[in-house]
Amino acid sequence: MQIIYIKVNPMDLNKPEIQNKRTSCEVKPVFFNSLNDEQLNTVNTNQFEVHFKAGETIIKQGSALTHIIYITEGKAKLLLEVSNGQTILLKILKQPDIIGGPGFNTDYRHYFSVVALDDTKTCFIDVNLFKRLVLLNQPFAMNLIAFLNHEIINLYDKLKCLTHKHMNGRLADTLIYLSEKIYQSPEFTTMLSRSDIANMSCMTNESAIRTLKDFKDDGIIDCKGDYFKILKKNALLDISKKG
Amino acid sequence: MQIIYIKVNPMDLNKPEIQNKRTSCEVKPVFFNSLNDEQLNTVNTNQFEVHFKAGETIIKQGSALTHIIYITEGKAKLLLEVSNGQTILLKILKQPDIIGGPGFNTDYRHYFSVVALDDTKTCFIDVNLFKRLVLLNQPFAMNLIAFLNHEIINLYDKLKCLTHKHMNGRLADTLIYLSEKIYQSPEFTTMLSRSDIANMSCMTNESAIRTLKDFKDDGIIDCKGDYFKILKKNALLDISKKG
DNA sequence: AATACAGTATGACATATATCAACTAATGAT
DNA sequence: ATCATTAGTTGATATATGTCATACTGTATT
Repeated sequence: MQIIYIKVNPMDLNKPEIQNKRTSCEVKPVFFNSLNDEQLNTVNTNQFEVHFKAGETIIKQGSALTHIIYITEGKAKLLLEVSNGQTILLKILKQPDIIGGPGFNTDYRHYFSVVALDDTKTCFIDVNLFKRLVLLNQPFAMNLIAFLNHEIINLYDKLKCLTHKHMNGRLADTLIYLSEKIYQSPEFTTMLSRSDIANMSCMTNESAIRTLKDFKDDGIIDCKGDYFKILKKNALLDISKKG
Repeated sequence: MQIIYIKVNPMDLNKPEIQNKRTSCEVKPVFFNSLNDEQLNTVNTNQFEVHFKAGETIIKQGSALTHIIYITEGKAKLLLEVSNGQTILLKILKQPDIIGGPGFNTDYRHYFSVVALDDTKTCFIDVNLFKRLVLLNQPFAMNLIAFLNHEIINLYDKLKCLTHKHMNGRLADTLIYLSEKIYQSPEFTTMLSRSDIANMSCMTNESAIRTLKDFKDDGIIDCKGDYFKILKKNALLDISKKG
């Protein structure tokens, strides 16, 4: 399969004329913009596309990190599997997220699992090629360093939220995250189950359902099945702040 | 002050002949081994040493990240300050730890505070110089990437521990960490207060004291004031596993 | 020596959250 | 269409942990 890469400004990503031009398996511009044409070409000729159905495992925690995976379509959930069988849903991945993981340049193992929520199209890039690019291209390495630091900042926030907020605050954060970062709308239909939402907010299934009901009763949100609508965002932000 | 840098294999760091030769403000070998002599020289002529007394703030969360700080003597605690006034004690820093922080190459702000526990000697390296070295020297950049990935792995572990373990398990983890990683002995005297230990284990003061007493009553540890001794390490490991 | 004070310890109590059990709604299979 | 199975819901109860009040150290200060 021949992949055509188009250099685009990240700001232009959502413009329809760009959207229409993009092939399904183009590599992430923000990350790969720093590559020269030759390097880009190497990436594009060596990558391969893999499709996953909803529910299929894209990455299994503990397995070998052999490829950097780039999501071109669909959504997936990133899971930390805790030894007692429980899981933490750390974030939702979608185009143009890149999945590397902290195994890169350390022990080359995966430290999380990734499971497709939708039918998801991905693009596999050999990790050795990726490493060569990091060594060859300094701006590319700098992008990676900035990316990793953002990851760390997010983990700090997650730590603060999950350890020092009560259920209301944690669930409020989850709803705000889904609305702002993932669905970019106050209203959305999600393929996340109640227990996914519970795992994101570090609480039990039952607690998540109960708290959602409380929010609904207070007129803060509306939800039924997989449909969610945030009615009073300020109230949610307030709950998030108070903890 | 003229700094003399000695290239050493990280494995040799604890050998007495190396220890004796080292100046107080030598940069971290593991990190800086990848620099050539000219680059090392630039670092050594541009750095400056700062001493902190116990209790003094080395880094304040929210302030500008202008220097990478390298600890040459003493110990410090790294704190995440939560909005409600509480803090999470994330880890203890000691020679030869390097403190950068996720602000590097992002928004150049500090995302944590660092407070000296002992009288602590540090060495400040201009962050722009550090950035230039990352751009100039690929192996150095690779070291940094590996370092950041290790940070992420540790944060994953911390997240799992703090969200899915009960107090016993969390405190057991803290004691094991202090004994293995910081004091490298089953017996140690610490300058950490009970509330520091509580903040490390994400619980209240009173809960930490109570749980320590439980461990003491069960003959798992001995402790009095700032003295701690792990009597049954296997029992602690067991408690940590069970959560 | 007497006082003040911060850190430590302990008990009683409140409450957030998990657990368990039962039930309903939705979905897919025969 | 009926059954089986899973996801969602609700209520009762148990429990872990925080909160508050109080007392006890040990150390520093006058």
